[in-house]
Amino acid sequence: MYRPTSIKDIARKANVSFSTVSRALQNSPLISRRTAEKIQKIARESGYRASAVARGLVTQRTKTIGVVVTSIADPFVSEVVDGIEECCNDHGYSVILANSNADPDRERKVVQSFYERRVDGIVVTSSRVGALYIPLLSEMRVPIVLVNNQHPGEFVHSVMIENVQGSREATNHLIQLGHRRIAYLGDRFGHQSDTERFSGYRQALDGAALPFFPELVVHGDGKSEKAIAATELLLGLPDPPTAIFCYNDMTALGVLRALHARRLHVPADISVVGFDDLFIASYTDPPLTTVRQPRRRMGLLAMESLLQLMSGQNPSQAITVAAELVIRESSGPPRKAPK
Amino acid sequence: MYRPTSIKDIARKANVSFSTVSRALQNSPLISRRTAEKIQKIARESGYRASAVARGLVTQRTKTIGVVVTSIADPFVSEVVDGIEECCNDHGYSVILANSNADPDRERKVVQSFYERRVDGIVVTSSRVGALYIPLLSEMRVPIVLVNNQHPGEFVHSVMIENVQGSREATNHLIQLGHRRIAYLGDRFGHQSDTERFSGYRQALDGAALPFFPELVVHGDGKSEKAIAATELLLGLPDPPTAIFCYNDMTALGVLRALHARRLHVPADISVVGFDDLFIASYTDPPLTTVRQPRRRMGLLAMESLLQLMSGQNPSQAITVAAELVIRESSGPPRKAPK
DNA sequence: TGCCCTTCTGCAAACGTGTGCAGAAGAGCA
DNA sequence: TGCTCTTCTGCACACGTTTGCAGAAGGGCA
Repeated sequence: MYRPTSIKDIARKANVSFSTVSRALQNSPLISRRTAEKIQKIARESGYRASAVARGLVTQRTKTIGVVVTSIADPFVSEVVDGIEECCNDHGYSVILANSNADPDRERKVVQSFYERRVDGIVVTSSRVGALYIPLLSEMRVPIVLVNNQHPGEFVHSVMIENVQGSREATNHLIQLGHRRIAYLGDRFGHQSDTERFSGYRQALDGAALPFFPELVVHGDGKSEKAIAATELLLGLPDPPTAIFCYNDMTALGVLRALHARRLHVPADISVVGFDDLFIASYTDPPLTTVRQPRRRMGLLAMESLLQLMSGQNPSQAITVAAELVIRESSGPPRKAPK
Repeated sequence: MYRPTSIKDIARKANVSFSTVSRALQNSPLISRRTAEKIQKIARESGYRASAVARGLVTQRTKTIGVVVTSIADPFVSEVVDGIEECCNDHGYSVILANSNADPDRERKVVQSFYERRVDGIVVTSSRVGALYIPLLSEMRVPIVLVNNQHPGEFVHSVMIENVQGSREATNHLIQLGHRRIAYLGDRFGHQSDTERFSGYRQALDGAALPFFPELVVHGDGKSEKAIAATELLLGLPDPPTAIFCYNDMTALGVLRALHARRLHVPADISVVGFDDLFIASYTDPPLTTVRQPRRRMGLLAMESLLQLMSGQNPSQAITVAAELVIRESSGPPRKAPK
């Protein structure tokens, strides 16, 4: 059976012991220039590549980090991973990827498999488990960083978007345009992010001393399909809203569809604002006003945090990154100027 | 320093040798029921998880596969990876992910790092290197499967979309609607996929005995930005096309924008057809007629192919999967019926 | 020449697991 | 009891690296 060339093969060719080879390839000062160069030349010529698995066994560090994602096909997630991957690469780490399919059971299994692989650290995006990682963590002794943890409760180390601030700004934007009846189209699963975005919405209303109308709060499931039905609900009200602030862009997409089907014009008849700034948001008709999450950067930050943890430092517990309102063309003043 | 519990720790607790533990945990028939159960109980209680790295060292199989992607943030790529990951998971493999950023140099480096990690197999999506893998392959002796190889020339093992058939169908669809002047908005980098899609377009024209007008062939870069300029070019012609068949959906997105800016209606004034069926295609205005690539499935097929290769079998060299025309609302009959 | 010091090299153990082989323990039978 | 056979267990080596330590080689100095 075929075996890749090992340190021993090279030692034989160079007439030295294999430990000398090992040192020579690490440029150890213990080895004389002459022999080091000779060995390196032979190694190069025979296409030698050190086995990371053997090295990992003795050094007890695999230089791999595990990334748990709900689904890599999710555009939000994939950009976060892009940021993680870049940072990893710059520091000699490799990324092991695993889907959890948003299933807590699977999420645990995946983390177990990461443990078997002896990853040096773990990043989890949009976890539904959240704080339950704390015991796992102490059992495995592997640093874990969560990105946009969806489980209520603080986790030890995390990178979170400032949901409250972002949605407050978005709502304020609508208020400043003159809207008084602003709907909130949320997500009915009670994710952390929905709770926070709703609370930003409320804060903005309160800040402007505007009344809160419970009938203007409806729920979808974060996908565009359900958002259509929710929009119908809002439009069927005796006094429908003049603007809809959506939990996320996918929801907003459904809203735009529903409005389009009813021949309503955006923003002339009704304004729509999303959250996330997915790639698609600049291609809708009209282009969507939304709140941007710097996804790549969040991945990067998570990884930097992890690097610190792995080197024994203790970085700030919870990193929050500011959300940025991106004003496009789906938001404008309401048709009738407010009295 | 902390160490995870090992087979030896368990052996000590169970008063047996560590090799007995090893066998017991593998359910070897060599071990008596009684001792096996005792050992398994202890292992469970102490949260033991076998080290994949130690196992990999002795078995010479790491149960990992490397996936090279141009960018994981690319919606095409991420769905292929999703398929790969699922298949991997079902067979006890883990995915190591690496970005190449479409840079051949980086692509090679990434593959080197996979070799160091001793992955059992490699999948490469949209490679710009293609056939150059052949020498690398024989050097590393690791099975490699390419998905939608962009480098001209056949690679040993690959999964490819049927570009020619797909674009022929798309063009035929336009012809059947009555279009006679159909533009092709290609990609100027000379990728395999562009060449093939163009050739499907030509085949359809020839098949219908329609004349080919060289001025109706223009080029973008596969992104929507450049497609806008290219569309202007087409619209500026003395006798502009009544339909535009685009290299991909991103290009079509640019076209739709350009037409929208000119207040032209789709499909009343001009029809547009894309390729890929990205998620976004069903959300454009109007929803885009396009050619679907079954991305997840392609990832799955690539992985199945790889599994066969890794088990020593020799699966079919080049797998091609049929593209499927998805008719939405961006294509319709031309304004003036043909004479 | 004898001694020490510097510079380099090799030996050997370790990392955690799998596995061929020898041999212990126990059962069955004469 | 003594023998063989079956069933189970432990010893020892292997996988490919890193690294502490011993010790060889060579030079400088008295």
